Amino acid sequence: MREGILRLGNEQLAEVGAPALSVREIARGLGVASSAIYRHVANRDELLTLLIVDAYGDLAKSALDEVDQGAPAGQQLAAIATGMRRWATANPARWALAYGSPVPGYSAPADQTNGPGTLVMTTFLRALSLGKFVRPASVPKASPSLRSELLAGAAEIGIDADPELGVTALGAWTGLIGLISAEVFQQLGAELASHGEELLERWIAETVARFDLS
Amino acid sequence: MREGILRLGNEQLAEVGAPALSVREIARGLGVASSAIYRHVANRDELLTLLIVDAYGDLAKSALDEVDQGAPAGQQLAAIATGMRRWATANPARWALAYGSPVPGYSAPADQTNGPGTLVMTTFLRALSLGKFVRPASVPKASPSLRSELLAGAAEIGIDADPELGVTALGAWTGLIGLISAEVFQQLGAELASHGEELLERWIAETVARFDLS
DNA sequence: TCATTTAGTGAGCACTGATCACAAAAGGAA
DNA sequence: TTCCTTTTGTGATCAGTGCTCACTAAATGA
Repeated sequence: MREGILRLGNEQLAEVGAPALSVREIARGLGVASSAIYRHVANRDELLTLLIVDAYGDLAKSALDEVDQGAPAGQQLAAIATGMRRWATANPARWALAYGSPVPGYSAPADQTNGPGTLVMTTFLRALSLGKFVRPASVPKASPSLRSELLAGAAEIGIDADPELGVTALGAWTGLIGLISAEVFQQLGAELASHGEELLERWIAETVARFDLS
Repeated sequence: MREGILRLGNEQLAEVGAPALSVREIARGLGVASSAIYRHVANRDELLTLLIVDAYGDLAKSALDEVDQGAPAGQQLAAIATGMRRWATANPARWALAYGSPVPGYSAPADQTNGPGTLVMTTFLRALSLGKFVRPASVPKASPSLRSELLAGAAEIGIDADPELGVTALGAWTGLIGLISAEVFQQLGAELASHGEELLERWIAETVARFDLS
C-alpha cells in the first residue's frame, strides 16, 4: 500500500506535476476509497514530503553509485555532475520537487529531508576539497563568522578543508544546481535546450581547472 | 480592475504562494463576484502568466535602474547581481514564480515572457562581454553547433563577443540564479541563510576576477 | 475464542476553478 | 433624448478537490 501510494504519486508527479497531484486520483489508481489513503499518510503535504525524500534518495542512488571513491577527484566530480544531470533530465518533476521552489507555508521537515538531501552535496564538496583553490588577490577573505560556520559544517561531514576553498565550493554547488535547473526548466530558451550536455561538460572542465583537480 | 487583480494576486502570492493562489479570494478582496474576474482574465493560468510578466518587469526595473551604463563592467555586474538579490529576498514568491520550477502542463507563453524575462540576462551578459575570459588549456573549445547558436544569440541582443566567453558567461548567469535561489529557498540550511549577502559578494568578486573585469 | 487494534468504506463538508443565462451599465449614433 | 450594442458584473450551478467521521470488515494476538 505504502509503495503503491509512492509509486502512483511519482507517476502523477511526472504527468501533472506537484501542484496538480491529487490524493483522490491516487486512490482511484489503487482501486480504493480516497479516505483509505489517509490511513497511511496524514495529509497531502506529508505525501509530498515522502515524495521529496524518495526523490532525494533516488537521486543520490543514481548519481553516486558510479562514483569511484578511489578515482581522482576530477573524475569523481564529473561522475557526480553528469549523474545528477542524467537523473534530473529523466525525472524533471522530481528534480523540481527537490531543488525547485518550495511551497510557502509548508517547509519540508528538516529531520526527514536532511539526510538524503545533503548526501549528494557532501560527496560533491568532499571531492572539491581534494583540490586547491587559489584566491585572487582582489577577492576578500571570508568573514570570521562565515569561516567558523564553514569550519563547523566541514567538521560535521568529516572533511578538513580551507574555508576559503569551502566558500567557493559552495558557490560551485549552487552553480551546478542552477545550471541543471536551467536546462530542466528550459530557462535558456529552446535554442540552448539541446546543448545541455555540452554546457555541463564545459562547466565540469572549468570547475576542474578552477579547483586544480584532475 | 486589472490593476486590482494584479495587486491582490501579488499579495496572495506573497502570503500563500502560487499553488494556493485563489481566484475566488481575489474576487472577495475586490468585493466582486468570482465570475467577474473571468471577464478580465481567461483562467487561473493566464492570471499566473500575468503575474510572471509583472514579476519580470518589476525585477528588471528594480535590478537595472541603478546600473550605470558608463561605469566599469565590474561595477555594472555588481549592481545587477546585488539588485537581483535584493529584489529576490524582498519578493521570494515572485522570484520563485520567475526562476523557480515551472508548472508542468502549462508553459508561460514565450511571446509574453521573453521580452522582460531576458532583459536582465542580456544586460548581465553585455557587462560580462566587456571582459575577457582565458580558456584554460584543459577546457575544450565549444562545438561548432554551440558556437553558431551563441553567435546568433549574441547578434540578436547586439553584442559582439567571443563564443568561448559566451559559454562561460551563460554558466555564470545560471550560477547566479542558482546562488540567489539557494538563499531564497533556504537550500543551504539555516546556518548559511544569514550569510547570503557575503556569499553573493564573494561570487561577484570571483566572477569579476574570472572575466578580468574591474 | 474473543477482545483489540488496524485498514478500508462511503457519506458529507467546505472549498476550488470554471461556465452560463441573465441583468445592469456604458457608449455611440440617430 | 432615444435606441441599439457592447462591455461588465451577477448568482446559480457543476465537477472536482482535501479532509473528517461514524461505521464496518479484517487481521492480530493473548
